[in-house]
Amino acid sequence: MRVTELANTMNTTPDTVRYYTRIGLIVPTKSPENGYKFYNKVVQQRLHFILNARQLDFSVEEIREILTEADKGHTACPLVREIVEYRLAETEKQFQSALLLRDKLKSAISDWKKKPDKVPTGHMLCHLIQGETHKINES
Amino acid sequence: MRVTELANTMNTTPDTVRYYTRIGLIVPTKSPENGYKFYNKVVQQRLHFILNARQLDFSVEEIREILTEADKGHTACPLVREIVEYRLAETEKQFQSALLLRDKLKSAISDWKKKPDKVPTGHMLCHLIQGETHKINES
DNA sequence: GCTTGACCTGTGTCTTAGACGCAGGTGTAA
DNA sequence: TTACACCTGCGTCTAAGACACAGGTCAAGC
Repeated sequence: MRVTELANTMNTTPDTVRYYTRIGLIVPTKSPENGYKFYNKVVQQRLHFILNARQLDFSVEEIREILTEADKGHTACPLVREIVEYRLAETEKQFQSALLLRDKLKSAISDWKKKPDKVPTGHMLCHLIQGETHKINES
Repeated sequence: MRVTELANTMNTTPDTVRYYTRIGLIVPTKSPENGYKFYNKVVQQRLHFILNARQLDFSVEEIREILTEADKGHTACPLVREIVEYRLAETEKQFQSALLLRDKLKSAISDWKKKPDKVPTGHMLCHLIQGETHKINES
């Protein structure tokens, strides 16, 4: 399989496959006649694993660690468990900050609905933000 | 004011000030004797605006548009309203995907608690992910 | 055989919003 | 004068690919 065919099969993009190849996560064989990269079945399964892990928001570097461990013949499961717990904590953080941001934006919108537009002056570039977020920070 | 003093005053980092300077969002004067950058009161207010907008997760590029508009003497308020609505929609998306990810991770954790570790074989790098996310995708 | 055009390839560069490193300048105390 | 802390501008690095580009490949048509 060449890069595009593999990408289509795995439901991803050629650029992604090329990227993983470039950083050495997957290693294709190289056709000597035209220099094209060829991917076999084993590589395909490896890519499957990578894509699944990415779906769980594992970083590429984390995935590399897992694969390195597995390549040495060790079980990577404890490492995977550890990473997944960490990822959950990270997600929780993102979650909270998204919530906070949403509230900020919503209150900004509802406050601004009542206010007129103003031409910016030297000391007030946009009174919408200059004023409101100030209030938000104080509260 | 020099870069570090400005940064401290505005409760941000020198690197951030330097960055905004580098991309031309704020323009200091330059001391001819030692080449140090100096920031005046007007620039400080401009930076204040930028930092507030960043707190609302406006991108630097969006902020640049707003400032450009304001610099031309126009009111930037309609633009700001538009951006803030867009940002709210984006935040909602992040929010939802964080939720989804959290569920995936949680179900992964609870499922894996019951499973033993396994040594990776040729066709199964880590059965935890190879199996479970497969199930998740199908459901 | 030749050409056209569609598609494919590898490689290099670009993205965000700063963080970090570094060589050298500045300022103050001894 | 020297020591040392701090400060400066500038260059490079980050994550995870996306995009651009010059050139290669392949089938259809002449």
